[in-house]
Amino acid sequence: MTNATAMLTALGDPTRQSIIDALSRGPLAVGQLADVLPVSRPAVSQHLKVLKDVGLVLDRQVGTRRLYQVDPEALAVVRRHLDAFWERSLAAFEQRTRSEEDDPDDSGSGDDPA
Amino acid sequence: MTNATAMLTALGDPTRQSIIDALSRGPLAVGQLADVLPVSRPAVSQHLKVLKDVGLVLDRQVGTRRLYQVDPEALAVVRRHLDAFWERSLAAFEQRTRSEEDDPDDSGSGDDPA
DNA sequence: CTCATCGGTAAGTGGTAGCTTACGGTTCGT
DNA sequence: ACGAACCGTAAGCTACCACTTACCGATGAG
Repeated sequence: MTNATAMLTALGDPTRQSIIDALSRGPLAVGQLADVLPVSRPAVSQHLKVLKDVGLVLDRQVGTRRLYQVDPEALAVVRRHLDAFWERSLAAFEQRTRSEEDDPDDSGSGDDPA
Repeated sequence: MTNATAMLTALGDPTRQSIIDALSRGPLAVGQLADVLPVSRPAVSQHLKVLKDVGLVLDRQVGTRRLYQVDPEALAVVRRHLDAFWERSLAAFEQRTRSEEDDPDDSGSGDDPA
C-alpha cells in the first residue's frame, strides 16, 4: 500500500514502536519478540498483522516459525512524508521570522484568506 | 522535551496529522483549524494541547486569539528517529539478502542463537 | 504416526482516547 | 463599562483499541 498516513497511524502505538525497533536490528520470530516485549504472544501477533497490513513489515515462513522484518522502503516512505512536513514548516517558520522583524502586520503574498 | 517516541505516538492520531499538515503551511488560530477540520473547536484545542505537550507545536498569543505553528526542530527530531530505524533496517535487510544468494544455509557471523 | 513447537484467530473484557456540550476567563472594540 | 470574539477546561459519554485466555491448524522431529 505504501500509504504514509496509515503507516504513521500504525506507528502511533508504543508496543508497535518497540516491535519496529527490535525488527530493525534483524529478522525475528513472533515468539522471540514476545520474549522481549512485555505482552503476550497473541498480542504481538496482532500488532504484526497491523504492521503488515500497512506494509511496514515483511514476513516469511521458515520451518515451523515465521520470521518478520522491517521493509526499509516502507520506512523510507514515512521518512519522506515527515520530510515534507518538515520542509514546509521550516519555510513557514523562517518566513514568519522575517516578516516579524520587518513588518508586524503580516499579510503575505497571495495567502489564502479564509 | 524533544522525546521522539512520544512525538511519534502523538502523531498517531489522524486528526492530529491533519493539524500538523495544516500548521506546517503556516500559523493558524484554533478557530481557523476548527473551520477546516471535521471536529469541534474544543476537540482541536485538546489535540493542540497534546501536540504542545510533546513539543511539536508552538503557540503565541496575538490579540484575542492564539496562533499555533509547527516547531521545525521538533519535527526534525522525529525525522532523525525514523532515519535511525531506516538505516538499521536497511543494513539488516541487505545483510540478509547477501547471505541468501551466497549461502542458503544462514548461520552468519555471531548471530544470536536462541 | 505421534508428539511437540510455533503461530494465527475467536471471543471477551477493561481502559481510555477522542468527541460533544456547557461554562468561565481573557482580550479587544466602542 | 459593556458586549463580542476567542479560547481553554470540566464533565460526560461512546467507541474502539490493546490485551488476555482458549482453541485450532500447520510444520518438523522422533
